[in-house]
Amino acid sequence: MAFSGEHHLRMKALASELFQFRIGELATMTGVSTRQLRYWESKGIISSLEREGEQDARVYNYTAYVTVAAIKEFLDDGYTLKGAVKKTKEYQENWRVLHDVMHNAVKGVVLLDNKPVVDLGFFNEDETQRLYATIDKNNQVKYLVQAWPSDAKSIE
DNA sequence: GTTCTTACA
DNA sequence: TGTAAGTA
Repeated sequence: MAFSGEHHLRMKALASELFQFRIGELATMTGVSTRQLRYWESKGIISSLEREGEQDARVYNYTAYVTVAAIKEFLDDGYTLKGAVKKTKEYQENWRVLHDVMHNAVKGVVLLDNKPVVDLGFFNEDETQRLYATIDKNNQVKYLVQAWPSDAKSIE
């Protein structure tokens, strides 16, 4: 695999462990009051990390921040809370699909004619042709189909 | 000082 | 949703 799991794991750690905020911080960051944050949580719109034992203060992760920030944006645009939540869910679902497709479609980067191109996997059902993509000076995406196996050299 | 829950304007 | 009270 061209992209080892390392990058993904780092991002995951970044989001879940390093970026943790208390309710006051999240409120300041997003412009949403602590009252609202507690209310939204009571409604199941957002969630904080599990509070263990004596831990009475809520702790939010990066995911919660993203969700709150998105809802806040829609609220500012005039949506009701219900509408803002709906829009946010649609937005996040769209991004999830885009992310999943790209994550699975992009196999890596290889050298073709000594130039780096994106390996997009097999082009046909027979798996005799490989699809590659590159981009030219005008940001125009160019596709190339090559016989497989090719002499493309992985530059992982 | 901050956060929590509950209650009321 | 803001604010106040009384805690932890």
